[in-house]
Amino acid sequence: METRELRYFIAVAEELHFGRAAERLGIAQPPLSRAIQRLERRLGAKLLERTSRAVTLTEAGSVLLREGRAALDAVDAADRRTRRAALAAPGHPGLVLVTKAGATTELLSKLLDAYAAEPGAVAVDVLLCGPGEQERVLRDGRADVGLLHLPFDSIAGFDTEELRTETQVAVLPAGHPLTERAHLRMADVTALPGLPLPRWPRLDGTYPDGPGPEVRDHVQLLQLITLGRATAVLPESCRPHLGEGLVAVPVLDAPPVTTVIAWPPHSRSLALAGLIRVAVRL
Amino acid sequence: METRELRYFIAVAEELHFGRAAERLGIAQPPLSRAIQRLERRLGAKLLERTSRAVTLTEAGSVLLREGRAALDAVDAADRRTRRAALAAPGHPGLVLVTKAGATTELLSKLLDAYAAEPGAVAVDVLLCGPGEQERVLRDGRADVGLLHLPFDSIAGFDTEELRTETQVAVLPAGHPLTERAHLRMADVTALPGLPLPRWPRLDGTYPDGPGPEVRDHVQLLQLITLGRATAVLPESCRPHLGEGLVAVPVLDAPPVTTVIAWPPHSRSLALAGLIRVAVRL
DNA sequence: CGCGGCGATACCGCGCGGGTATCGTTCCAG
DNA sequence: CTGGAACGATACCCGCGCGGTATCGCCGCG
Repeated sequence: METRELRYFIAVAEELHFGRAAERLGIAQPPLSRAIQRLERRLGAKLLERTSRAVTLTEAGSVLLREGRAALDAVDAADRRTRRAALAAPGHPGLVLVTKAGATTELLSKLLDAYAAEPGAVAVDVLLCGPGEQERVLRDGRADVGLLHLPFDSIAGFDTEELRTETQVAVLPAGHPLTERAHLRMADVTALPGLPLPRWPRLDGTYPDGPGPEVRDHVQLLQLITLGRATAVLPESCRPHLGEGLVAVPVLDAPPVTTVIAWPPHSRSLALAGLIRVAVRL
Repeated sequence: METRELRYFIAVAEELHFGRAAERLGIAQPPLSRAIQRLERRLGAKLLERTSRAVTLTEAGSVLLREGRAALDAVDAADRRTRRAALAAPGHPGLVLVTKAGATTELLSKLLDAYAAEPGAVAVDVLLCGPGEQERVLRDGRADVGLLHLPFDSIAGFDTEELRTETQVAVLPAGHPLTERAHLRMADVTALPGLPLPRWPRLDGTYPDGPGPEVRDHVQLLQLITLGRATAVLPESCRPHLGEGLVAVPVLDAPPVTTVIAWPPHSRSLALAGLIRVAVRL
């Protein structure tokens, strides 16, 4: 199976429409039809059920969609990591670290400082991305190592080391009655009249339905809270970044947040090993 | 990057010799040379250092070798799992479970029986293979799920659930002086005069150097111990299989052995989920 | 019933993958 | 010092596969 065939199949499986898939791939429709037929013949498996009105995935087709995406990610990762290894000075391949935009910068900067002080440290690029994207970025080679946050991120398929665990706090506008309390419970926070929890974008950029305002990043979020339009439950390490007008109150029954350092299991370069060693010692 | 290019590069990187690599690939040497050149040009990376006497990997080349193997495994996995999904009756894709040949069959048969009794259970094929091969088999799609044994097997890159932990025992020929003891320590067992620990084959089929006899499987091993030519430290679940002439003595400081059920993190078919649920409940 | 949308088929050209022959370099034997 | 052997690169040729355009066959709908 060639990667081109995989890309073609995935395009069709996602669009469920040969014409649109061909357009997305930048080729004409007939070669695409033939490529899929050839792929089906070679695999000995019917991947798509087509009538002249609709295209649907078969059982085998949905298996190939899932497995094929993972395979393409792995191929892309090989490509990207090889290019990066070639760009860097010999013996000094740079590392790319990915973390959630807006997550605590304090742990990260401590890590980067400590690692930079190590003998033989290499340049570390930091890549910030939205929630849920990090796993993808780590899998397809855009990054070599990441800081993930359990239980929000999935660490399926990565090697990890736990770095630290922290409790969560409710962030409220100053002067709100609940700020008088020493601690809260989730039930106190989830249904505050006039102070809904915000809605974060899903992976495809759309927002779930609900009462809260749509937010894209933490700056937006904190501003909305200051304005008395929302509230949020965040890891306690956000405290130093809360400016005037924001108060944090511990939420006793919010799940603890664990920060882990994660990396693809087969990539064991010296530089990466060094960074991980420093992180664990922090 | 096409999978053919990857296969070609990996062959050369492993043989470090264009002629032999071409032979292995079943093509002539000149097209192989050209393919590698084109790959290097497209990646913008020098992968191999060649003189007319020797071929060596560059830094970027060894990155591509490592990442490329993982990528090819993922592509092969997509291929194999799609074929299997197509063969099975619709809605009932069979599962392939891999475990170490000679490992305890008792847990496995309990698992298979319990799962077969579930509503909606699908056929489960069992694949036995040598130590260390299971991870590969699980990664390249020959199996969907496996029983691995920590700390011997690596679970890097898989999702796992622990099934049970057991202590280890020394297996000795009946009548050996140590069989009088209620328990032993590793130091007692490792340096027994005339009773060396056996040598298992490595992944490439060769054996490490040492005094012990070469063994390929557990039948061989137990026979050698019965004959008074070797000893071994095994999980205590081996006890029911020890026939006449073999005695097991607990080894207090041997590392405990944990049996885990492991599966590739992105494969979440209904059938697999059912098997895992049954395993965890056992 | 005719039109439009969609996937399949027919046919064509060219570029790429693969083959054979040969070259250039380097090491080594005599 | 020199000729041969080993090895990767280059030159050149062929055929197939990939991609393109034109068109067909099927089906739902106005």
